[in-house]
Amino acid sequence: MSTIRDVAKRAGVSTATVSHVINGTRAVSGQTRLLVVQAMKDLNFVPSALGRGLRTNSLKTIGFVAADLTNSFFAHVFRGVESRARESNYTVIVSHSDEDVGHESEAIQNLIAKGVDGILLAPVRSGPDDAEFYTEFSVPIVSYDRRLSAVNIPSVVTNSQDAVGEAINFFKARGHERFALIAGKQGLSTTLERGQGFEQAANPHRHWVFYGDSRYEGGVHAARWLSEQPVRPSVVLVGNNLMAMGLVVTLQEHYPEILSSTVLITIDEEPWTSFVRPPLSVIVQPTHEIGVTAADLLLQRIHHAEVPLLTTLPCRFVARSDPVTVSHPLPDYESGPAS
Amino acid sequence: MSTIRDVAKRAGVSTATVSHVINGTRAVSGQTRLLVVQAMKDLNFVPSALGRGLRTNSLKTIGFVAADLTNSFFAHVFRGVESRARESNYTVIVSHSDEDVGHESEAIQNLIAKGVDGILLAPVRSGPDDAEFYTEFSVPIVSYDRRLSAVNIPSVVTNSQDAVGEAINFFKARGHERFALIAGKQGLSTTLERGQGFEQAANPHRHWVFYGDSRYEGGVHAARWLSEQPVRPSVVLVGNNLMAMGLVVTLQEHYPEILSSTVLITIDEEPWTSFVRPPLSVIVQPTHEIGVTAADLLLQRIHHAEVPLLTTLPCRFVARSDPVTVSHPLPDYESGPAS
DNA sequence: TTGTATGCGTTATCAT
DNA sequence: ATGATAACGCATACAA
Repeated sequence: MSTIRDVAKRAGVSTATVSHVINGTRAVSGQTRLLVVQAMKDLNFVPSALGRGLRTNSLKTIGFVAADLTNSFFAHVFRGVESRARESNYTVIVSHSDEDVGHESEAIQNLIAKGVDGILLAPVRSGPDDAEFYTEFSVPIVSYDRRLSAVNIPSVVTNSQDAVGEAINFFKARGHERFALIAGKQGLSTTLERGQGFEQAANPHRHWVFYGDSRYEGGVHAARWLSEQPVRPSVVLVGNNLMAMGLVVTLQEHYPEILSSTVLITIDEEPWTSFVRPPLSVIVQPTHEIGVTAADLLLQRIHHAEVPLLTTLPCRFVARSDPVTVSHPLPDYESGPAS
Repeated sequence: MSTIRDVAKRAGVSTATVSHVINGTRAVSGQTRLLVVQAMKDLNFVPSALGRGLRTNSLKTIGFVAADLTNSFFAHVFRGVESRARESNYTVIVSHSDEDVGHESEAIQNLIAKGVDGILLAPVRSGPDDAEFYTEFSVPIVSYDRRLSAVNIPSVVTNSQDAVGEAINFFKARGHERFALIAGKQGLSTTLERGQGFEQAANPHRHWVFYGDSRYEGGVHAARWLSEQPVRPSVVLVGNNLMAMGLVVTLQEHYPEILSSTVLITIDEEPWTSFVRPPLSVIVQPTHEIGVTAADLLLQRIHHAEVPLLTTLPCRFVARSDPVTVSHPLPDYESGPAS
């Protein structure tokens, strides 16, 4: 690897001139510019981001901490992040929190030590009191998926609360009267908001809430819980796709009659939701756009621009099947949005 | 952010001593060590990876280039990579190639400019002549998923060739006599090897090969192609999970009778493969282990250790259903390995 | 056991 | 329009 000094020597100019040619940061005569460019070509010169980073205190790198990239929600968000970052010549370091506060702290520390210019995270702590934890770091932070009510931490979320209400109302209008929510990990803002959206829409009808943990096992437990109810809900909304999978697998194996007689709704589209019989209805979040938007806000904050504290992106509700009301004929709504 | 100099001043020692305390790189009296540690605590000091990186020419960062992290194969490999990397205090920058040679080159260049210590990639060019392309870079490279026959580029692959043979033989033993392969993108070593494994096992029976593109659309086309055959295979092996999805969706929608009368085998486990009816048989690759192993090899190479040029990890074949031979009773093989 | 001083590759200030 | 040089934060060779 050749350095800026090698280039300068070969072009017969000073390192300052080479630097200015590279960055277009002051006037350089066409003559010398040509010399420099040629020398860079000859030496196959690539400026070292390290040297630059040390000097400018910016590595043009951002940190992305996901709960688990294996979860397609995070994978899609990440693609959005990466594409937006690349547009501005930023690269992305990825870490996992696995929904663990310890892991999350560690990840943030490591990222900062690596000199990232900013951090995107789905905060594991998103309770009303936890926000300040995230305000003490020396780099800008933007929260995605979960809302954080801290003065200087912008959040990018979806209106899943409304979408949950919309989904419940959709089936209410079709005559359903018993609803259940399999809620996610307590403490997450999404869990709270989706719970509120559910309560509001399900009232005054009979309804249940089962608290899962946002993991596959939560769905397994929910299935057993469901099977034990003397009177069962006819519509079950599951708070995330991992729990939905646990639920469906368990129902399929042990309680197929529940599976076939219950309307299941989940959040976030995945291939299997339409492959299982009956297919699940889905609240589709704009995952890629979440990533793009969050990255965009972070880059703006890095460049000291003002950004909105809360950005809310719209969901889309896709109704797929309704085994209960199927007895009286219905308009086809296999694959379209509900409203 | 405080620097090593701030710490030195506060502890009343030299920066050298502080540095040595941090890295344990020479003897320090318990007395002064305590002073330094306390000062670091007080100042909330975190050593800058930038400064260190510039000095040691190592940022403790590796690059991971995936075709598409949204594909769960790559997501799982990445988890393996990240966990191994973190063990050694390395962080990972992620880029996408999207199976495009231009994107891949760009990604490699960017990573090197960012000062990564090494790169993990699933090479888009893995033909016999392309290997040397990857040998010209200034940092160690390790290839995963696809084999590269270059002297200094180790590869981590699976024995999917054998696994393909095993799968075909499994159904051959059950009386099947017509086999098809939906092959992946041409030029990839995996496509080549799986093709060979298929040919070998399918002979001397009647067999077909359809060349897809490793993408969803390839599966859609394969479905049409399948429907147009006057005589159809009773066993179809699909070369990757994206094509399998395209195939299944299209069959389900337009040719359900083909879906229900054909044994489908795919590579890489995904939730939907067991949710679709009939469920797919699967060649399961040890994705996480691929990541761990590749990262391990790369770290070794970074530290100038000798590593094997080719590491082959074993697949597991999971047979799930066989609608054709179901007429005569069979031992249950729902979820176990085949051999 | 500890300190001094140099250099990694770059940008930016101050001269010229 | 261009050059000389200090500084960024750290590790390390050399001195003491």
